[in-house]
Amino acid sequence: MAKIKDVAELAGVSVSTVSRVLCNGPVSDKVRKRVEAAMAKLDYRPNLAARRLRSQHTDTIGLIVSDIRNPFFTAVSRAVEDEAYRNGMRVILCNTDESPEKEAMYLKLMREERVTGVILAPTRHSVAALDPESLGFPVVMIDRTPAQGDGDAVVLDNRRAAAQLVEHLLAAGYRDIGGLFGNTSSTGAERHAGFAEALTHAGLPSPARFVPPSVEAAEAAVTAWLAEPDRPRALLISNGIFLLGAVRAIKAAGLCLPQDLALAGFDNEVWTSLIDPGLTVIEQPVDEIGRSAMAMLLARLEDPARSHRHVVLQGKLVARGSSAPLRQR
Amino acid sequence: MAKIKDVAELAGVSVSTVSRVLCNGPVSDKVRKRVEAAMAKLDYRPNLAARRLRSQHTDTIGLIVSDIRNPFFTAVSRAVEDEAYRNGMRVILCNTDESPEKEAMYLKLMREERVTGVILAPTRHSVAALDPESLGFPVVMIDRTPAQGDGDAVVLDNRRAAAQLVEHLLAAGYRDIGGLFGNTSSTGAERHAGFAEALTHAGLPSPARFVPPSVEAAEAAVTAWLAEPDRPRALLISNGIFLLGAVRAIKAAGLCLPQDLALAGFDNEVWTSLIDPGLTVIEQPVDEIGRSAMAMLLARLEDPARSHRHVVLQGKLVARGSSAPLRQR
DNA sequence: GACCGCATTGAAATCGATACCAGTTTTTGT
DNA sequence: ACAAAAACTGGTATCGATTTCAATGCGGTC
Repeated sequence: MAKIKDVAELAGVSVSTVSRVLCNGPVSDKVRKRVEAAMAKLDYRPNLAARRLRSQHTDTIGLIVSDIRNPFFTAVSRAVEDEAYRNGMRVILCNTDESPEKEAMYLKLMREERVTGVILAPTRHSVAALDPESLGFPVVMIDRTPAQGDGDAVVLDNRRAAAQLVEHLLAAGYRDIGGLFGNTSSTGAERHAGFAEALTHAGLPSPARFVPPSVEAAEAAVTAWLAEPDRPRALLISNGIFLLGAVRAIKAAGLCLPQDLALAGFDNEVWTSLIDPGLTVIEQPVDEIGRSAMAMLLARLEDPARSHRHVVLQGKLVARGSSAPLRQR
Repeated sequence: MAKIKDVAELAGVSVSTVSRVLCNGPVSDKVRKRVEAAMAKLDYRPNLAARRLRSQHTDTIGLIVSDIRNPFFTAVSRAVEDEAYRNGMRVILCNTDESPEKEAMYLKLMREERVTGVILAPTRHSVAALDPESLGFPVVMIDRTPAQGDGDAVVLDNRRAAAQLVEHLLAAGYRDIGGLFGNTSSTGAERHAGFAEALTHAGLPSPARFVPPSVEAAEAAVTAWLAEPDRPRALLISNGIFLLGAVRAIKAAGLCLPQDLALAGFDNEVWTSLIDPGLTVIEQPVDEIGRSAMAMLLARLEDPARSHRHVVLQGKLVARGSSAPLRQR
């Protein structure tokens, strides 16, 4: 593949001049045209590795999530990538599967890549232990965040959202409300907090169960729970993955929504509106989360000294049939 | 950030020796330990840009798809990434949105990155015009492929799969079968071919419509079609995105599956089993597609001279209630 | 006509690693 | 114990670009 020296020779100029053409430096029109002709003729493309080495900026950001197949992260990723490419940056995507080891490995990789910055959905482990300062690049956390509130982050108002769901269920007349939460992320803990708070405030118990982040785990937990004699009358499900497992369990148990059981959860995935009678969910502003995270990262790069901030976005309650008001009998 | 020279000085050896430690070259245990201690002390991480420039291999592959939010591509991407990282390679992900311009831009970018190879779901435009030889890196196509069969590719047996769905519908007693296909990919064309062939073979007409690749377009097309007096009695839908639009249109029209309309489509997305009465679909072996594509790329890199090949995978018919046998009346 | 300033251009250093070659030490064989 | 082979180590060129600094040419001014 042609390199800058070949272009320079063909155009009869020095490599410096070709470089200037590349970077819109000061070059006379006549020379610029000659150089551009030579570049076209050789089908020249600059070598990004060389450019990055010399210029010391990689224009690359890392995006570390638990699993791109989780539609929430899929949507966020797409928004991040669009925003990144729009700003002339590239994205390296990594899936941790909630494993702290994988996460640590990918963070190391990020250092080797000399990334400009990282957008990270931290595992529960790292959210506590991670020192963003020591990493050598700025980090914006998404979805999950350390409680004490340092560092940059874009998150949902998880407590409020969970409380909103509880209030919605209470208003619909339900009293025995159970909650299913993830045991690996701070998100699950926060949603549980909002859930428990709202029920306690109403003078009700707040039975909760915690499971690892997989459809199967959620399905098994809900199946077991529904088989118990004093099973809840309504369930709050902490994310879209669990929701899928919950619906499977409910179908398998032959229960009807909402007559036998009310259901409300997180993540407005496409199918939640399609299954009868429609699932009540909190919709997260996924595009906005991705865009904000990227914007935040760019702002931090612009001004490394600016104070850390948390952007807390509100979810939107989408009420559907699965939480229809309890009929009096 | 520390560089190799710093490590060398701290360890009291030459940079060459440090480099050898890095690359598992021949180094005495004593020196290796000293160097490793120095690396640990300095928290040294090699600069990948420098390494790539010098070694002339980037260990990076490009993955170019239309939209990562399409669950088919999500799943394939994840498989590709896992396989790539397992082989010490990195992945650059790009979304073309079926735009030939974006695709061309990303292919240019791939050249600048000096990628080792590319896995590409080509737009209809490039599937015809693309000359993989001229790109400077090997390409494995997925999902879509040029008809004439040159180049490496991993695809579904689309004709057969579509024919299978048609045969399934015929066996269930349906006769007026319509098909909805994408107008931007070769996949749509092939599935249409299989669809038309199977119906023609049965002596039946094969009414088909073609739409751009979006949920909205599919929804609008199906809504319009269902409003016509001689609307089909069964629909074959060419992919998971369209299937979503179709289900929305059917629900909006107040039609019941399968009494009012039978439905069969592609892509066994999670929700297809959840909505009543379950959607009949062709399941694509998404993990296998991703893994095979990566394996194929690695094999091609190993032996650039080996003959091109197409891996054609069979889909699996998953029969559900949406295509239940037509009751006699 | 000498001098200054501006706009261009080129030469050479540099980014941080690896590759190659040569030199030195250690091991092995007899 | 000596020669030959093997193992290890260091110096330097190099990858392909950008960056810095110096040189050149040209026009205008006094």
